[in-house]
Order: sequence, then structure tokens, then C-alpha cells
Amino acid sequence: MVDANQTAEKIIAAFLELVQEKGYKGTTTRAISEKANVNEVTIFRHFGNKKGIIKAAVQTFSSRMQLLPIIEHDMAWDLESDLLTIAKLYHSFVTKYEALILIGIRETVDFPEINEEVAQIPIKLKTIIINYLSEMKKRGKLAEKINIEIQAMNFIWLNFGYFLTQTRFKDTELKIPKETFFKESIIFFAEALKAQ
Amino acid sequence: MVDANQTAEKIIAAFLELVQEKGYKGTTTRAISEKANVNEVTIFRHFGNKKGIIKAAVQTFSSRMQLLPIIEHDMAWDLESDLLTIAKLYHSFVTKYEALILIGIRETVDFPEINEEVAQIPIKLKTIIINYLSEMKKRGKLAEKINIEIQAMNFIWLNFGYFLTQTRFKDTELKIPKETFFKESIIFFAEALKAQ
DNA sequence: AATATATGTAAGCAAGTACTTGCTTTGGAG
DNA sequence: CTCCAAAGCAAGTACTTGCTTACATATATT
Repeated sequence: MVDANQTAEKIIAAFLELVQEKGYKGTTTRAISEKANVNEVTIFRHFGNKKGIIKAAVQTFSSRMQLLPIIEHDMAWDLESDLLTIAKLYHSFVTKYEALILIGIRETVDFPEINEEVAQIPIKLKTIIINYLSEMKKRGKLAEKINIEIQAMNFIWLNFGYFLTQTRFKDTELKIPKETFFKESIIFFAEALKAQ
Repeated sequence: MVDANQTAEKIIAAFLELVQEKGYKGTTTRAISEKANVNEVTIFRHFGNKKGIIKAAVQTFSSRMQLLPIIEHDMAWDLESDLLTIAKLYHSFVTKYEALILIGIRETVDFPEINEEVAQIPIKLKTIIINYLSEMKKRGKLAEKINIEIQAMNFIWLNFGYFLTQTRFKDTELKIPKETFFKESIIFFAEALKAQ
């Protein structure tokens, strides 16, 4: 007997890959079946309908989301290294779930739930950074006058902007390697915070 | 006789509005005709086919793009106020062409030309800022050690990230008014550059 | 009044697409 | 060997959607 879970995963993987390219509506169940090397009917037997695939994919996504705040305890209470840690975690997460995030950004109307779910990433990130910066203030490592909420958003916009520029524009003029971004941009941001 | 240009504009406007909501494939020619209050056939008489509407819309967009670098001469050679001017110009432009920009980001595969065209926004912005910062260095108003290309990209990511966060996530927790963004984030960035 | 141009109306076609149904095949567990 | 869950296969249905065709109507210009 064939492992049912394995086929389901194959279908989800093919689905996500295709959606990343063609968008949700551009992804046909036939194309999914071909890419996953299964019969089209198998898809419907597993997920009922096309939306069911997304639903299943989102579930694995949201359960992983819960794990994010754990790193709050991994802080060294050094601004540069901690912001670097957070940025790196953010990018590995966001790269891994690129397909779903793109769906959330694209299919705002047809899948408000996914958009809502994807919006949780910056929201969660925001609270993490706000908590972190507050604690840094308490420890006297950050100037009192700093507007923590604004700075949390600055950090988010910077990272989100970098991520989307890299993934959505193929132009070489805009390509900046991850290491450069971390070493230059995040550190610049951390130093700017310190200097205030 | 009815003004043909006017109907064409009505169609393009309806098209852009719908695409912003539903995406390109989610936008049917029937829906466009209803929203524009014209007959469906009129659309095809004007633009030949569905892609023709996009093509026409992109044309007005690209011609406006050409005008952008003109503001290079509007600089006061004061970091804060100049970056503010550039940021404000960027956001008014990007807000105006939101629909097309979203198509460019979403429909990378079906409309590579539009993606290419939309990518010109950050590319053009990049050269504008690089030129500006270089001149500021020459005038002794900016530290020599500053990596101009990186800082140009930082500025772009910040603005692009802000723009997309505002337009794609409806959550109130992430909403920051434009004035706050300009006054806090852009000024923070300018000060950080000065401090280097 | 006549002409030309822009649009409306009605009907429909061809292709694609999500989803169904009924039947067959496969391969591991008892 | 038998049973059964999981998957393949073939055919088809119902519906949507981009686009076409043929004809009627309105209005500005000559």
C-alpha cells in the first residue's frame, strides 16, 4: 500500500511551487497532479477541493508560527548580535514559507484567512522587538528617548522590504546578498539605535 | 458622438480597481464592463484583448516614470529635508500606481514586462539617491566612510516595506500614518546617516 | 438629410477548469 | 491467499471566461 501522507505532502509541495510561479488561479489541479506525479483525482480524494490544499498547507504554516517567540530567550542583550539573530531567524522563516506568504499578499480577497495568518508574522515580530527593546531600555543599554514602536516598525519594514525586493524583482541591479544585508544594513540600524 | 478616449479611460480605471482587489486572473472582462458602465464588447473594440488593457495602462505609467528624475534639481542639500522630499515623492507616485505595481509584483510570470517596468521604480530611485549622496559627500555634508550603495538600498527597502505593509495588511496593529512615517522613520534614517 | 463614428444588444462558440462517477489496479497486512 | 485501503484510469458534467459576429441605435459633422 502507498503511504497516504507521503502523497498528500507531494501534492502540497507541488501546489506551493506552482502557486509561487503562477498564482493561485493560475495553478490548475491538472498541473498540480502532473508536477506531483499523481492522478488528478487523487488530489480531490485527499483534499476535497482546491481550497482544501491551501487549507492543509496553511495549517503546517500556522503551527510553525507558534514556535517563533521562543527565541526571545536566546538573547545575549547585545543590540547588534541580537538584532542580527532576529533578522536571520525572520529571513529563514520567511524564505521557507515564501509561497504561502506570497499567496497571503496576492490573494487578499479570496483568502482573507491566509492574509490574516501572514499578517501575524510582522505582528509577532513587532511584539518580539518591542519586548526586546523595552528590556534593553530597562538594562540601560538603550536611550530613553527612543520611540520603541516606531523602531520596531522600522526594523520590520527594512526586513520586509529587503525580502520582497529580492524575491519579486529579478533585476541584478537590485540583488544584494543576504550576508551583505545582515552585515551592513542590520548593523547600521543597530548602531543608529545605539547612537540615539 | 461619445468621446472614445473617455470610455477607454473609464475601462482602464475599472480594470485597475478590480485587479487591485481580485488580481489579474480574477478580473473578468464582464466585471470590468459592469464597473465601467460600458458594454463588454466595447472593451474588445478598444483594446483588442484583455492584455491590451494592461498594455495601455502600463504606457501611461512608464511615461510618468520618465519624469521622475527631474526632482534631482529640487534638492536643498540638507539631508533631512531632501530625503523627506524624495520619500514623499516616492509615496505619492507609488500610491497613484498602486494597482500596476501590485500586478508587477504578483504577475511575474504572465507579465514579465510589467515586472520589469515596475522594477524600474526602485532602480531609478537607487540612482537618484546614489547621485544625491555622492554630491553630499563632495559637499562635505556626509562622512566619507558611508557605503552609498548600501544606504541607497536601505532607504528603498524602508520605503518599499512601509508601502507594502500599509497596502497589503489591513490589521490596525500595523497601521502607521504617513506623517508619522515621514517624521519619525525618514528623519531617523537621515540622522543616522549624519551621525556616521 | 446623409454619413461616419462610437457604443449597445443579443446570442453564442471554443477552450479551459474544478469536480464527479464508476471501474480497475496495486501492494502490504491479516 | 484474501482483503482492503490507496491510487490509477477514462469519461464526462457543469460552469466560467475570453472573444466573436451580426445587427441596431445614437449623435456629431458635413
